[in-house]
Amino acid sequence: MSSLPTSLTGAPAPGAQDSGAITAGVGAQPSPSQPPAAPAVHAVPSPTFSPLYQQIKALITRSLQSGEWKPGEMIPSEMELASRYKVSQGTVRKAIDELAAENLVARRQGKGTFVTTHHEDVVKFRFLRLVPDEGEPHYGASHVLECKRLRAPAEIARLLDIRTGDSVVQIRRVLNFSGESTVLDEIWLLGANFKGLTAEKLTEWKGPMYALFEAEFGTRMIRASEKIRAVAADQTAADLLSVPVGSPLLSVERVSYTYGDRPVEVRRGLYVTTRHYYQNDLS
Amino acid sequence: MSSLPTSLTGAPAPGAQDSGAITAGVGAQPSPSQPPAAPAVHAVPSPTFSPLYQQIKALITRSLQSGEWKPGEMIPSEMELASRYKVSQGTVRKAIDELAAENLVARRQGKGTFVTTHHEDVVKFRFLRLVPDEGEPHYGASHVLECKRLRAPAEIARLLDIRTGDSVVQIRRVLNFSGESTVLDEIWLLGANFKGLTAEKLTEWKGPMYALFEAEFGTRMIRASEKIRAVAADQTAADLLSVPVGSPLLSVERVSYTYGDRPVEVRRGLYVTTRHYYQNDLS
DNA sequence: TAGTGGTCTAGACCACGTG
DNA sequence: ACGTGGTCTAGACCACTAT
Repeated sequence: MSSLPTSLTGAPAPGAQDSGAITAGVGAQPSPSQPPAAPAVHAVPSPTFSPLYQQIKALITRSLQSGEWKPGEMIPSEMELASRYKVSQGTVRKAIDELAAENLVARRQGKGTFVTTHHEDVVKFRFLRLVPDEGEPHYGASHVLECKRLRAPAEIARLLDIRTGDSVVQIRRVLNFSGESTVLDEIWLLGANFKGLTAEKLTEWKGPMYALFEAEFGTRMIRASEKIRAVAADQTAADLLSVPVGSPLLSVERVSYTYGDRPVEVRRGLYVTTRHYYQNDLS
Repeated sequence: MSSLPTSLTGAPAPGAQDSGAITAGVGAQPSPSQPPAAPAVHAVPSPTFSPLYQQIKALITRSLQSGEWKPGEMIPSEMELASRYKVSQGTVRKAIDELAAENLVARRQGKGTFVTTHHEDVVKFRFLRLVPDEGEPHYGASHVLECKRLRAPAEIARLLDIRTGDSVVQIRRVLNFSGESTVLDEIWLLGANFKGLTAEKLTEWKGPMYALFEAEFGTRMIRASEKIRAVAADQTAADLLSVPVGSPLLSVERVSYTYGDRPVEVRRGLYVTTRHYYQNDLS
């Protein structure tokens, strides 16, 4: 509750108006002059300038990241945030609108605004695009083959924006859908963020892996970028997925990012797409 | 344009809210005359509730669809629309916000709001996700193999939401990137929407196919849904793409929709992904 | 009944693009 | 200088949820 934001402005300059303590620059002076309750100042068109609501959004994001409000929890109401940051409710609303659009929070009328979590059904399938030809999408059973700590190879390091040789955790696993081995994953995680992750923990955990990461390691996957190709199964993949060598497989190379667009995971998946397909919507 | 018309609302009263009255309150015509400016008067607006801005959004969409404002053109300013629909500027703004989020229009500060078009670079690559390993994304050279009118097979008809045997246009083509045959497309279009489409027209056209459809046939692709698999090249595909039979290819089955979520195109593509990959972002 | 987000309005000023 | 979208504020009422 370190509220009292007072200013986070860098160089407030007295000037036109005040919208609060933030460094805005724009703004509006509503109506008659308001006796500034707080030493409010306003910025001159600063070289670096961002709309007030963007600054509020950044502040809220920071609190999300720091864990002040945890996944599943409700964040303060718009009114509360407005008074904390000394801006109008409408400005807070616009900030939250964007956060909701990015799926960082979810609004529920009559209840409040909640931090999204990978435990929710809605969120789960944002990162699992493999859909069965028949039946509903679901999470398969995970069989962990391996989970060990090692030094990052050059290419993984590059993707994770770390140095070659830095510590990473490698996981290999097979996903079973309806009794059929369908996905072979090879995963690299930032070593620093996943101290204490073991094959045992992965095996015991029921549910999406990202939910475990979020709950146990405080690392939340926000977005991911995938490169998809068709490849032929090599001997290893063929054995683990029970398909002939040379069978066409979907290769999905994913980099996942957490707050601040920092990459924390690289994942290479091989999907058997005879009874499943990868679903994508262009809009 | 004089605008005035088509009020769908009762008068927005300062003190009392009217949103409910609008949709439900059918008869709540403010009063005087309503010269039906647009062909869509909106007699019994709604069987169900819908926020005012959603109704405005629907009206704007209808004008987009009817061609009142064509791709590339500017739509009336927020103020104009506000006065035309007899709502506040803020309400129009919220309607346009959503249309912009759906990529139906694009706002440009200081200039106006414009109907998006498939001629724009930005839009082009929303529907072309194949990216070269090296170099910038670009549109390849299209080689049309075939373009003929025929009766829809059962499955295509189902996807297009028409009856088996209804008229469709079938196109087959190969896309060349840097001199290499990379994509083999088989396309079915709603016959009713594409009268007069010939192989010649397709061949003469330089640029994205969707831009031709938009300019010549008034059919705009708004969104699409894709199902992606890895498959083995059969003899035909192997010949046309110059790869060995059995090579892994990316199979992309797309259904494209125009206004009102009406399907107008089914497309089956086979991609060679040795020097290209399918790019996708999860968020 | 109280609290939360959702909608709507009204008016002010700012930044951008164009004459 | 003017018009357009962009930001900000303030206050009112509505709809949903929980107590």
